[in-house]
Amino acid sequence: MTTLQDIVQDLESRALVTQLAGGDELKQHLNEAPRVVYCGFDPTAESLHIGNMVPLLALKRFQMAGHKPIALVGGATGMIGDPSFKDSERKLNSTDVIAGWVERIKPQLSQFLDFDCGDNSAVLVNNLDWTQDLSVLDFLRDVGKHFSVNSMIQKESVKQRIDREGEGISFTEFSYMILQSYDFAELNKRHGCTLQIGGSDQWGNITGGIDLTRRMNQNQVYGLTMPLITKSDGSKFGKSESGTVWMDPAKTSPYAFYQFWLNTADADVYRFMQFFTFLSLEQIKTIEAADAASGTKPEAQAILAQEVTQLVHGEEGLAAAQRISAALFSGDIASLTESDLAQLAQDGLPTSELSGGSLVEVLVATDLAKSNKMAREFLGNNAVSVNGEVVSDVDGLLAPEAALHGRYFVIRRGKKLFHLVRLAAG
RNA sequence: GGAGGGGUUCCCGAGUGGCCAAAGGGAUCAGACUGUAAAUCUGACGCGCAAGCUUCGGUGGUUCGAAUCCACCCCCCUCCA
Repeated sequence: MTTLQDIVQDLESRALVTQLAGGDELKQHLNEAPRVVYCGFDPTAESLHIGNMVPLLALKRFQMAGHKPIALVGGATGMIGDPSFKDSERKLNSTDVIAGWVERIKPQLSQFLDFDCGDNSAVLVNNLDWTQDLSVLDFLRDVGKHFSVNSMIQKESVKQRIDREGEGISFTEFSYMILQSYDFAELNKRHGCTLQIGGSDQWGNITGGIDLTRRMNQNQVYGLTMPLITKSDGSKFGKSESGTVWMDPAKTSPYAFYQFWLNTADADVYRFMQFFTFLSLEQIKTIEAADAASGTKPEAQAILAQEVTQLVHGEEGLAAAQRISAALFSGDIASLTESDLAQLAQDGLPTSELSGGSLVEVLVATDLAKSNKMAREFLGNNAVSVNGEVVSDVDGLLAPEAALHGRYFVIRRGKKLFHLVRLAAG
């Protein structure tokens, strides 16, 4: 048996614990034997995003500490919609759509965990398996009876939906916490699961599960929540200029993913290393000290971007991201070889095949500008460059004879947005 | 079912017949400064080169003229039953 490490203390030292249900008893519980821990992920989109990474990596941390992780995909709960701290009712997706998302999320949940390492091998479950055949009457009699509406409406997570004027909550969403509570009780019964972890917004749902498990199974189980990731400037974490940062490389390319982390603010970067990497605290402190001493641009962002990109997209994804970044930002675009340029397209730099035209048309066609008007404005602001040369002529053309190697243009708008144009043959 | 309140451009939120493409704030984008940071400053922010065109839940109507008035419809909220 693996030696158990004090996982809670480890998480606390990384500032990854918001609340503990069970406190010292939970620590002891985890330190005296390998335990089974679960975390749920609802299919609310076709891919997980980086906000899901903290609990997902936490499952891995538990596994590395010797415990058995269960990743739960919410095929059932995803059909209901978690109201916790949401300010409005969400519209339901069709069961087909959700089933499709479940299948796409499963491999993402699996990628960090080890499913073949003996006693603490990970398990992947779907809560639809134990809820789809549950009849309404059985559910209401066997599960619902253990919940007091009085206490449910007291939960902070739904309070604003109940108190606040202007928004209500449907019975469907209100029932969500019962379903999730039932998952915990069910996993306790099936797998001996004794700990649920989740984001801090899950506290109400987790404690609901603890209560239900005690009542239904007469077992004491525990909960642990992790902080919601915040940014020092108060803006929402997890969005880049192009929107949500997804884990699916088809939705957010490894290059865009890498760039997202590279752009982390100084005020956040060391903290994010604690949250999103497996670097030890000592390593992180060393990096921070070196950056503070250097007096120049910090190294931390590059290290963070490298670690997280490798974790999510592997060596190849990281290499591609770094190749593109180096080509575009370290200067001399005009000196790129033809195979360099072909590689950029291969590596996932947005690419279009066009047959030339006015700069305004090209900017719109490549989505670098969303209207002709914007395109003109960008040109007028000196915000556009082609193959490294700033162009400001509103009436300018993309001249085929200026193409690199006869067919490539690297067009840049603003500081960090690039697009590769390949001239159509003929 | 009854009474009341509300649906405005990405979000919040002014606007109650012309001066409204629609105040203000936020978000976003660009430029300067930098480190592909932060902070700050400047500018843009429905579409169109322009004339002009299309927007204020939906459909009709009144009017020279409507986001603003009328009718019906849809949706949301609160309270009562």
